[in-house]
Amino acid sequence: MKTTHPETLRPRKTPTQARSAATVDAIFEATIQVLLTDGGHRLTTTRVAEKAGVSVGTMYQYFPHKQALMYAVVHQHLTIFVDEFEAACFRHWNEPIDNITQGIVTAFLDIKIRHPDVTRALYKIADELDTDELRFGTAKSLQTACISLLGSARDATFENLPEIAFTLLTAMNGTTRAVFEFGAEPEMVEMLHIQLLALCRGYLHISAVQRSNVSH
Amino acid sequence: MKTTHPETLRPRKTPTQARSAATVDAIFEATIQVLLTDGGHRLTTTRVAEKAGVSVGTMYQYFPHKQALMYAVVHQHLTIFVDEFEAACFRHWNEPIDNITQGIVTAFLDIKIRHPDVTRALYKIADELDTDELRFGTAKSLQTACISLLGSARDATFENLPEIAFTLLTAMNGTTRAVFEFGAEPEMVEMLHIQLLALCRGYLHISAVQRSNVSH
DNA sequence: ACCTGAACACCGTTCAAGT
DNA sequence: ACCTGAACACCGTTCAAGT
Repeated sequence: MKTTHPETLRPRKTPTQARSAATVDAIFEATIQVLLTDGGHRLTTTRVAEKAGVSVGTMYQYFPHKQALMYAVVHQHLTIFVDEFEAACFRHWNEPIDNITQGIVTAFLDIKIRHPDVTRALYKIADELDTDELRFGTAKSLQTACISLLGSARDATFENLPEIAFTLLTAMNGTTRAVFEFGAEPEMVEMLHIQLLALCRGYLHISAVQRSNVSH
Repeated sequence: MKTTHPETLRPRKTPTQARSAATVDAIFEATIQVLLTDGGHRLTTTRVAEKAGVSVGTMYQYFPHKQALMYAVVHQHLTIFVDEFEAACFRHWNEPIDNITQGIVTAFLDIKIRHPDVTRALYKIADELDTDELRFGTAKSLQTACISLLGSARDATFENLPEIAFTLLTAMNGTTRAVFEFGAEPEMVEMLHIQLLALCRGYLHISAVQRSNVSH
């Protein structure tokens, strides 16, 4: 039950030439398309290559195997997610804890909701992809951002920030994922938003070592 | 992106004869074995049949396709999970809300921890299995049990019990799943237990419409 | 009646042959 | 140098032939 070594999962050639970059982009786009229209287990290399307008052989020049292809697609979207989440964190730096909580929850949901179908498609292949590195790396980045932000709260102090950040993020992920699997209807998303706010507020409130009214 | 109709996922013949029952059991056992030793995507029908000591043809008499096989295995374990969870719920009926919270969290974790490797194996194939029926059915059962139990709390009342139960369960699932994907080391499980208690307590505390000291 | 396993269609991956 | 697609190994599924 070993997981594939990360190095073998990256594209074979860095697309320095414009032509190559275009090809890779086409393959990316084709992958998402096939994923969305044909569904998870109908994602075949032949189908992707055909939709991208290249031969299988060419595709294998850029991605040494199917896992590498899926890895690249997932990686791309997770990177976007992390970047936007970190940006949102900076925006609430040093604010009161309640604002921070609101910021974290809203950012998390907003990013997922922006492209609902891509989000759902990615949830599917993210599990078929058995590289822990990507999962763990993303988790670590989000956790770090979260720790710093919570640590900057001007009216609360926490012990065990790593544990708290981990719990907060994985709890949000679990609920959000469930909502997406249930179809992510607008009303359901709204209720998720409300409940997540309560969940995180209650948790951080009970976990705060000290709360002061420095400012209002 | 349609999901397979549930009816086609059930075993073809109900094993009325002892022989058949034994065969089905052997296939079940073989599936789990292959899953644990060979890993997720090396779970092939040939391999399972071989390990179970039957021909592929015979296996296809009991399970019309691979999905049906995986469905059956996942179904079996989810049923056990639901049963044990419901039993644990009954055990805390009518208690104070803090005890109930403790009961829910501990039950949830205990059941998952009892067979850690099976739990992890099931997380893997549970996603490859694209039948919403099983997922939703399980979620519904757990939610119902949770709603009743929370409603029975002798010292707290809640509005939106369905939403609260949903959030509680999916949050627990998200965090627990993450811990299992990280290897579920004992210390990590312990920290999960502590944090989950805080998470659920804080959430229920903030969501309670009314709290009274009826008893102590 | 029930079991078997060769046979078929399809998928991931390769590599000799083309340009 | 780079692309192509027939060819290979393997997997899910079937069904004619055995008992």
